[in-house]
Amino acid sequence: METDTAEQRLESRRIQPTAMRLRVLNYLSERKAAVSLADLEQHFSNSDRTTLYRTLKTFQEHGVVHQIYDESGSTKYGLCAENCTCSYPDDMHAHFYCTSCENTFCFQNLSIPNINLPDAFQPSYGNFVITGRCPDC
Amino acid sequence: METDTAEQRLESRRIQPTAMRLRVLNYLSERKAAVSLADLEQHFSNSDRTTLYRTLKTFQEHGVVHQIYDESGSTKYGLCAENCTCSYPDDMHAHFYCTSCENTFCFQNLSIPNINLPDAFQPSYGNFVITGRCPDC
DNA sequence: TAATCTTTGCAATACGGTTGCACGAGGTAA
DNA sequence: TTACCTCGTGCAACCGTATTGCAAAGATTA
Repeated sequence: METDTAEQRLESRRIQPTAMRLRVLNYLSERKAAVSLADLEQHFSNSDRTTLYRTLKTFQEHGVVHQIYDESGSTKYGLCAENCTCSYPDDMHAHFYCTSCENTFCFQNLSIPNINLPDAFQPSYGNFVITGRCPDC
Repeated sequence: METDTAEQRLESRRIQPTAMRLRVLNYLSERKAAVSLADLEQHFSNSDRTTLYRTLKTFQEHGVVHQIYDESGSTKYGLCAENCTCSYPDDMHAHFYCTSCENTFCFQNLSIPNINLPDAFQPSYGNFVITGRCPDC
């Protein structure tokens, strides 16, 4: 069952699976695109903005979602792969931001190439967003 | 002369080389790291926030600077190469954001690899920021 | 049940980004 | 020179996202 999977997922990341968190997590997995706080606000209109904000923050701190910085001005959150560590250069993939529909998509299978950084730069995270127009627009 | 070069640069991009713009452009070329609006505000403390904002915007619209979206929450602006077109996959390079000193560096010579996007995605711009710790921190 | 910890909701605030409007400098035509 | 006109700059106000403090509600444990 979907709910059950979501519950396990949160527990494996040491997050109390409250009703709110499960609903947010399920919403994240249903959506094809990454979500912003505003998206959540709109979808869960009877819940409070702060709660949703902190839910995302908790998810991010525990590696359930990763943050994406695109041109939209608001941070997007994408669901991580099952056993993602959210670290560069492993577990990092490319994203696409469509300027028309303003959706940001995760390409989980397009991993970020390992750039040859100058010496002494110690990478930990990567944000790769290609901007343009998606097939639907 | 430096000023002269800056002047030519603006003119070649069809921007009136006002005193303010020249000063901002020179500041951009002096700095090793990309700048935010707040940086400019601090450096040109007797100039108005709006003027600096519009200066950056003008520069960006005319291909003098490119925008970088990192974890800092504020957009950074990096000086473009001489005849940059600011388009993906050409003329796009990697950046490094240091979480300690909060500087964002351009790696002009580390161009973004051409990712094999799924069909029908039409790319136009790319934002690639690796986060971590820089040599000085 | 009482004590405690966590989650949620409400209110207020900080801050980056953005716009409208007015002033002023510089250039152009009568 | 005067009368425009354009464009850059400055001031003030505003919007939206992100964030924090505090109190109420809910869950957990002794």
